Amino acid sequence: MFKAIQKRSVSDEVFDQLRNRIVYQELKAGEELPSERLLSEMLGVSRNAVREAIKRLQQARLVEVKHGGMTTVLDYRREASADLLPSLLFDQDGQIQVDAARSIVRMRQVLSPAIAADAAVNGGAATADRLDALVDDMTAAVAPVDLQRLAFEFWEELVDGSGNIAYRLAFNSLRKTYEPLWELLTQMLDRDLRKLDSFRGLAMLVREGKADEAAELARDYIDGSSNAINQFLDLYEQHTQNHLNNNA
Amino acid sequence: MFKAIQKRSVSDEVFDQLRNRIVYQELKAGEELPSERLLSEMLGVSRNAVREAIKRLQQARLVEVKHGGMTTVLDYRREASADLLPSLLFDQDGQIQVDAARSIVRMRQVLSPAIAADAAVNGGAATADRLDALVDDMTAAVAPVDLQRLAFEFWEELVDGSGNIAYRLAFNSLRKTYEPLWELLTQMLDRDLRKLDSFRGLAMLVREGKADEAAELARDYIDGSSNAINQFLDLYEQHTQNHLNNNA
DNA sequence: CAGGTCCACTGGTAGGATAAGTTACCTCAA
DNA sequence: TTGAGGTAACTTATCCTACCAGTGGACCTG
Repeated sequence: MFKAIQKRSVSDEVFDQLRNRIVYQELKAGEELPSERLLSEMLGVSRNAVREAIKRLQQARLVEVKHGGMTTVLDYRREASADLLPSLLFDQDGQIQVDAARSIVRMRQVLSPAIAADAAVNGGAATADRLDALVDDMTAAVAPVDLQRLAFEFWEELVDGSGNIAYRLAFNSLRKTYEPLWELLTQMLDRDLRKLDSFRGLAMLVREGKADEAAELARDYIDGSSNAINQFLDLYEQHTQNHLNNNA
Repeated sequence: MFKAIQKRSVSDEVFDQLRNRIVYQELKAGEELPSERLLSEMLGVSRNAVREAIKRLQQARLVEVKHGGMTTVLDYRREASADLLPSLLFDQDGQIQVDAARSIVRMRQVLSPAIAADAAVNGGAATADRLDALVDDMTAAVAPVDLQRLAFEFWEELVDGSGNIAYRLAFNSLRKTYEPLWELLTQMLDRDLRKLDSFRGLAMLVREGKADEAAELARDYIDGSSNAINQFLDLYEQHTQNHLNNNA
């Protein structure tokens, strides 16, 4: 198959470089960025491109810009939003940062039962209909990747049904974080995604407005899939640890 | 007291205008922005300023820019991050959007017990020491606003103690959302903030590593303060509803 | 040595020129 | 008639230069 080639603009390149230097702690909180003129000279790009990159860093709350003064690096742990998670999930060598991954799994684990419960309260029959339709599709799906996609759409529908905009926006950031790991997740969750009874049951409980039972069922399902991911992360951690030892 | 005067640059102004038009649905998802040249002419600013504003909109995932094509508005419910919550919390007249506020209160309610539990597991004595020091300060505090600030720092410390970067980043967005409502929250939570036993108890349970009990105590506390906020929101909703009826 | 002035930086804004990509439409041959 | 290809008129992307505006330190000066 063909993949759409991604063209990276100059200002994107500058943004990525600076963001990486910040999240990899090569530029620490409180330190000053080189001046725009110096940066543009060092990188061989126009000052314009540098300014646009810095505007994005500012929007991501990674730097603080002061007219007339130097631009300083902020503490991303204190200032940045969940949008930064995709950048924190991998280190410079492309290895998964296990701590960050566990954090994300945990947050998903905590939010999911509440999402299901709130969807049961606020979703109504319309949400339940869409959920049932998705479960029908899941029943017919054969390829694991299709199942994974449909399961994700199921959760998206639950989030919408909860009517909670804060869940919705947090979920968006989590989705962006999952994307680079999509194939890997499909393998990890292969067994859990086949628990169609759970999905069907959730749709039913949403239809009946049974919040507590929906939360309970969601918890069961999510705890299972969280365990699957965490077991993978344990193995991954051992493997990379051994790899480091072998190289040392 | 003096307040730092906030100077808004031209590109900030352009960004605010465009972001507001998007969140207020004057520019709907799928619609096209005017071209950069047209925008800069309409707003009476340089194309540079417009481009910098659009770069920030792009970083916030409110628009999609395509080289050679028109820039289109994205569906912020599907794409944006929790960074957008402060903009969603107020409508064009500066009135609180009660649905958004309830969403935020709910998310805080769901996350807080888990934060406390994880802090109990991962925080250790160092976290407990800092928590106890904060409770000491709270005991000595007299002004409600100081109590509020210290209580917030207490939760920040719990989040740090949980060691969960996803909690941390989500919490950052929530903090940015609270900020414009700080004085109002101080009034609403006046009674709850005086429950120093809860704070002291949480510090103790973190020290002893008792996750379940910490979650339970956190839930008790957060449910109480959530009720207080929701009661205010109910009254606020009635009031604004009456106000609308009177004007009609 | 406090207070003010100046200067050498910093980021902010403007406008123009050109490159590169998209889109709609028009032309022309099969 | 239809479809392939080219063209024209847009769009965003990039760069350049010039100048405005704010900051902070050096350096006078009373």
